[in-house]
Amino acid sequence: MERRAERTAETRRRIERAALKYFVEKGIEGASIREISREAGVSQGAMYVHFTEKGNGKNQLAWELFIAGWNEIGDGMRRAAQKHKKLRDKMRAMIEFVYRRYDEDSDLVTYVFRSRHEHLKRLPATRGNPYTVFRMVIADAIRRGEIPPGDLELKTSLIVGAIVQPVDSKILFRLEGPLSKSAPLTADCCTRLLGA
Amino acid sequence: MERRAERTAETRRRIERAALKYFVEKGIEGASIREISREAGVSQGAMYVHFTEKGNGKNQLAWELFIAGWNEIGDGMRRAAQKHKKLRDKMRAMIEFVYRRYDEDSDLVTYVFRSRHEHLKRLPATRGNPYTVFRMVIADAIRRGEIPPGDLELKTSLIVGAIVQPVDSKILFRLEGPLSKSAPLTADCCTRLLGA
Amino acid sequence: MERRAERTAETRRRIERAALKYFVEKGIEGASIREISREAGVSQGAMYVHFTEKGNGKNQLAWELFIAGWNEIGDGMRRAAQKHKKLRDKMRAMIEFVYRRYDEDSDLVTYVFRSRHEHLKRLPATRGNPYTVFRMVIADAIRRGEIPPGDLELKTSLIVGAIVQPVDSKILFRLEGPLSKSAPLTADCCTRLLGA
Amino acid sequence: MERRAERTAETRRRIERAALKYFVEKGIEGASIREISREAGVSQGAMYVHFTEKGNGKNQLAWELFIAGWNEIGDGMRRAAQKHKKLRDKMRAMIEFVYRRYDEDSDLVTYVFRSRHEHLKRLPATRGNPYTVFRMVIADAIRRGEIPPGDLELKTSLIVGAIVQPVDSKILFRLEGPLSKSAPLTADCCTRLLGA
DNA sequence: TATGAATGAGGATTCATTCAT
DNA sequence: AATGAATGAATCCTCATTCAT
Repeated sequence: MERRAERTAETRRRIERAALKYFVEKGIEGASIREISREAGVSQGAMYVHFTEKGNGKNQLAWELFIAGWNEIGDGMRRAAQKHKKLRDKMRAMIEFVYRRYDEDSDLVTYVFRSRHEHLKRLPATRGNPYTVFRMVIADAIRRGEIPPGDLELKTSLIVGAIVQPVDSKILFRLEGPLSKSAPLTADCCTRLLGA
Repeated sequence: MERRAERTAETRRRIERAALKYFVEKGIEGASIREISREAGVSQGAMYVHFTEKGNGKNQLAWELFIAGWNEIGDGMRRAAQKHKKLRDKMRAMIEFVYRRYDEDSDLVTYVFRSRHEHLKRLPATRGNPYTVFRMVIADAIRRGEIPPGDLELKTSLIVGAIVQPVDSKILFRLEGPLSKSAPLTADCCTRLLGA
Repeated sequence: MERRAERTAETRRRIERAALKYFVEKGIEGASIREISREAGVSQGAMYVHFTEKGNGKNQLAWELFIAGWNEIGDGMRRAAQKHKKLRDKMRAMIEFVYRRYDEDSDLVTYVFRSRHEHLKRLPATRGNPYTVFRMVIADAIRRGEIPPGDLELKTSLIVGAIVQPVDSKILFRLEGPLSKSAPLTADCCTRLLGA
Repeated sequence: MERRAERTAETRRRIERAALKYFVEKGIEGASIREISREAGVSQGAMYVHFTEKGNGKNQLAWELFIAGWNEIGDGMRRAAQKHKKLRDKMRAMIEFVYRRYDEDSDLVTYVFRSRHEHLKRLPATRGNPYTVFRMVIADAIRRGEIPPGDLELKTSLIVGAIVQPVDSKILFRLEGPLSKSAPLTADCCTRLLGA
């Protein structure tokens, strides 16, 4: 019987979903353990059964949630880009991936991109890092002569900013419908931005 | 005697600078009245002499700080754009203004752009609104045939995202030197993004 | 099969040693069941399999640990004293016993003497009580004319205080080497204190 | 008008008295901020108005209470000893001082001597330290030939132990009447202990 | 016998805010 | 205008203990 482990995992998942919801709604600081636990349907004490061990509870929770999402998105982008040769196609695939992921789970994607500044100090520039993925794709396009060279860091920055902005706040710009519908236009714009 | 009024204004300014510093450093939620007042060199009580409105001191302070900066930046951009005819020149002027402002007072600019989501509900789409300014400039360029038409909201979003990203976190991308140096390249990229 | 019983006893012993360690280190209040169980290498739940009585696990553990040590020390002292006639010899034997016991198991002796105040209410003045033993030895010496009479309670108190102090905190007085080396001098001093 | 300062000092005193009471009753760990504040007639928050600033509240309170009492007692003993030449007289004066202080304020004296182990690491061997005072007095008597030499640390330890024991727990030994009545006999015993 | 997830009460502490001075 | 002591609610977190497995 694997009942025990299943129940445990299920509880953990409920806590994570509740945390995600409130972290997006009010920010990490603004969300309280109390409301998260209530939403998750567990006691406050239970929060610390699942998120302790070097890491002070809420921060541990925030970090685990972040790094899991961050890597998942980075990896997804990388795999999407690998299927293509040309910059335009890579861009389209990557952006489509991110925006589709947003449509599936907007809390996760919003949380990851909104809170990234707070987690930066602990962030390694590994292959699961979306920044790194964009930088590599752009560098590759320059090497292949698809786009003119010049200030790689700045360009990566501009691209990330452009792409994240709609994700960061659909509300803000009142974009309608699923975000993935905007992916092709966004990709074209970004490719143009790079000078292709 | 103007002395009294001067002293008062001076105290207010000290509070604002201290608040700006901590709001950027720790976020609005994360910054405490205690540490702000200590940094400003005034008592906690004094904070409420200057920023009160229906019993919400800190929010009032955060809001006043935000809206003043938001409008100042929006107005500056608008004035910068007005001096020019062509999209490329307008873009360059606007971005140069923002980035130069950042170099002068990074706390202010960072605070305004970072905290904008938290203040959105109270934000009118007036002419002092940077989003509005960008949207108007882009719409104008479309009308004049400088760039192809299509999804104005999304394009505004992409532009704002691209431009704000370096502001939002110079550290993140390890951009070196004054940000205003990056303005020309950023402007070119953004203009291209729009299809000019 | 005696295996089961052995395992159980072994687990119990591990818990006791761990508890002793933390009770000395942090006091009974300050020590937590969690850290004790971790040190003992058992689950938190296991603690309550071994030490339960009317729903007060930790206190039960603290009390059992205390009373066992308290009686063991009191009995040992009594037996040591019985082998001698003269006060000086009795004193030396008793103190030597206690100090040697400390050298063997400082956690146990320290715990017993440090925590005695917290257990007083439940303490009977039986023959296994170190106080009682000292009182009886002193009373006997008075009866035999070895020392002058006078305020038995106070003298017992002074003797116990003098002897326990080095035990209570070797660190405090930076006494070096095994405590049992100090036994003879301590015994002489205590005998003199009593007026022999 | 010094009303403000007076009220503040008065509040502080009330908190200190309440803390002393519960620290003695339940130990530092066992006493809660809640019950202390209730006893003092102030809010929980008020506790941190008075005891903060590098030092985490309860510990800060415990430490300030301890060090003030510790030094007061040490200084009192030193002054009492200075008035005399001979060891016996010094001992009597010192012990009388401590026991009389106990009769006046048993909570203070009990707290100081009971909790001394927990504060040891921060304790300097200054002239306000009772241990130091005893050690100096004993060393002086040895130098003057009043008592035989030998293991100064151990003897100091025994003396302190003997004297503190009745203080530490009048209840334990059911000593009756004011403790100061026991001072002469205690002093004689201690002087004898040292070999005079 | 042993586990460890779950609980709920209670721990210390910080907070924004008020108000008599 | 300015102070800072005081408040009480809310914060995160730890605790001893229970119980289904």
